[in-house]
Amino acid sequence: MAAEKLDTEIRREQIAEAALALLSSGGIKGLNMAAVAHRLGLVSSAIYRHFKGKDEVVDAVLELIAERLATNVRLVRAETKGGLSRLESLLKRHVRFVRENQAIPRIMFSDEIATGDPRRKARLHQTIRDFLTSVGEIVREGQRDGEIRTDVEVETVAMLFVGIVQPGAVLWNLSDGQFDITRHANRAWRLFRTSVAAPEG
Amino acid sequence: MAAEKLDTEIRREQIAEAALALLSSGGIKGLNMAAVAHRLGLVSSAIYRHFKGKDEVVDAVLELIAERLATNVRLVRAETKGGLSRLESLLKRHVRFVRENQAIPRIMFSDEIATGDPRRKARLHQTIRDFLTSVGEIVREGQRDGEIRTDVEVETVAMLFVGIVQPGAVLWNLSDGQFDITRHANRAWRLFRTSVAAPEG
DNA sequence: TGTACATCAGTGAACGCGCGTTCACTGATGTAC
DNA sequence: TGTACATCAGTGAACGCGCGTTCACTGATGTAC
Repeated sequence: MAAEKLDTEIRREQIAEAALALLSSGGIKGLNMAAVAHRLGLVSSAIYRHFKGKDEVVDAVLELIAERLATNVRLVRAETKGGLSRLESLLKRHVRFVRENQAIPRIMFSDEIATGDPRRKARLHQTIRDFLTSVGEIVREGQRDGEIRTDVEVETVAMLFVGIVQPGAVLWNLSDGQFDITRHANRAWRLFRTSVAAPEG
Repeated sequence: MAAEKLDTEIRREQIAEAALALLSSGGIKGLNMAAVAHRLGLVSSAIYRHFKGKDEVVDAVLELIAERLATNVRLVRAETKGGLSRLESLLKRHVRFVRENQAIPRIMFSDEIATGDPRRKARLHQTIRDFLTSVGEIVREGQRDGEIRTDVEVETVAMLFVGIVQPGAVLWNLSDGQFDITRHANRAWRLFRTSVAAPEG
């Protein structure tokens, strides 16, 4: 009845993915070693062949999220030009990302993750700041090109941008998917756009 | 060594307050019956004289939050006139409220609270919708008075309004209070204001 | 090509801690007479 | 005003479940010779 033996690098990847999926569906409460293992057809003690303990698994999940946030930014930069277009494209990707991983906003506020190890909290903090910084850079470029008003603070714009998605994510989460977050994002984008776009001329 | 005996109505109130305070400081993990009891100089089993179990305590906390959100709206309506002034005033109160109770955003996303009992999830959903509706009413009145643009959806404006605070709350939380959420709120408000205010004339 | 051995991922039983909950008991408070 | 009794908030010991973690063992895979 033993599961297939796989290299520890592969398993580490699989375990992190499984943990993220569990966080998204069942919440932090649903993230236990038995559930993660079961998802991969393993037994809970098998996890310990690849991770020192639960803390390390959680760290791996955070790393996964950080990577994906960075990937979204990179893709948007590659496929689109112009500050406003890039922001719009990033918003779409971000909404999709949050839809696929309800875990993300949950983790941001969670304490199982934020409290406890201060290093982990600092790491998560850094991840979010990196994302905000990336958004800020896009905004700054938009200002240089004359697309975005220069009389607004880059950081504030970046945070308001993130704020488009967050309340929608809460409602979407609580309404079991009833709330149409994509529609909300589209409408909020129009409002956001008019507030940061440089006046014509 | 017995603690003072108090009426169950008083204790229920105290227990809910203590639980909310614990949620704010230690997170959901910090919310255990022993901690709640200890905060009041009681012993964990004493809680069961006033509540059926932990679930009921959590429900009481949610009720407490719902009341306070509603109180903020009521106070703002009483002390200020005009859509934009009311929104600004509500934003200030809301920021203070979130600062004093880091628990609020955390609870919104938490699963200890959102998953499990579907009635609880529905109750929390209703609370948030009520708050958004209240904000929406203020917006609508502002539109009637010509203060706020009429070509934007009331719901979208309300959610964007809530979105001013949320990302700030995350950063404030993760930075251990380093991030200046009040300053952020002020700056974001200026941006928000220009985007929803009706054009001069 | 075949055999012996080392490596290491996976197993299942068991342990122990945290924590929610129960229960018999205590003793203060308020009420009936 | 004083006594007997009912009520009920608070206590502490104990239980039991969930769950992270450990450990001796298994058996497949890859390597040395």
